[in-house]
Amino acid sequence: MLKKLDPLLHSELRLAIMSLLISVEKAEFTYLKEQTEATSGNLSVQITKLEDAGYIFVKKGFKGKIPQTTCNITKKGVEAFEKYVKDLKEYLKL
Amino acid sequence: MLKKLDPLLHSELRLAIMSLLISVEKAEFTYLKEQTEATSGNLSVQITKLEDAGYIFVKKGFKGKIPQTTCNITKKGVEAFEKYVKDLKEYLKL
DNA sequence: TAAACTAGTTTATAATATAAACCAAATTTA
DNA sequence: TAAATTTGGTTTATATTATAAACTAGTTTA
Repeated sequence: MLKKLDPLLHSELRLAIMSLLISVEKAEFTYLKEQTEATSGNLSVQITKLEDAGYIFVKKGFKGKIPQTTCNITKKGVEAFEKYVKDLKEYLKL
Repeated sequence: MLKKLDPLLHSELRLAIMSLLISVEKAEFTYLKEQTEATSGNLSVQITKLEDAGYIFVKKGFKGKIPQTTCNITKKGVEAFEKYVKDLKEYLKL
């Protein structure tokens, strides 16, 4: 039967975040916001969910005097993403 | 930027239904239920949504004395599914 | 003829996503 | 230098969506 898709990744915005993070070393909140065109609130919530799941690591610091949130994907996150893609291919018969 | 994924297809059960229907001429409600392992209620609701969108055609008849619901994907449905797959590939960089 | 089964639909509830409102600090501008 | 604006977010409220539970209508079986 069809595999159960990871519900944490089967969300448009979270998938976009993970997809962006998988190909870079790290990315800033503002960069993710620009790329995804999400609102800050939505982005903040989804980042927290991915962080809680251990899929990404979030570091809060400052760029000069301005707060700066930086994210990077974890090993667990990469594995989850790859599994999601694999499972999805079964659905789509790719 | 990333394409907006068709929200009607970006649902696990609806995607499974469409994926099953795309490779067959038609399928019965019971077959879809077996394959997706969904509850009747959930399946019924999602079929109606796909029908309302014009992605599938639903025919209600009888097999002997027992009611039988048969579904088949429409041209519009095939197109939407193919577009979804294409858009998704951008996310996943496939 | 009562219980259990088939094939669903409707409705209520839970989960999720999203938007709006808010906050603190820094910066610009009048 | 005080007020307004911007930056970089978080929190909270609301809308949307998914799911499960309850129900309907008829059939088969014991």
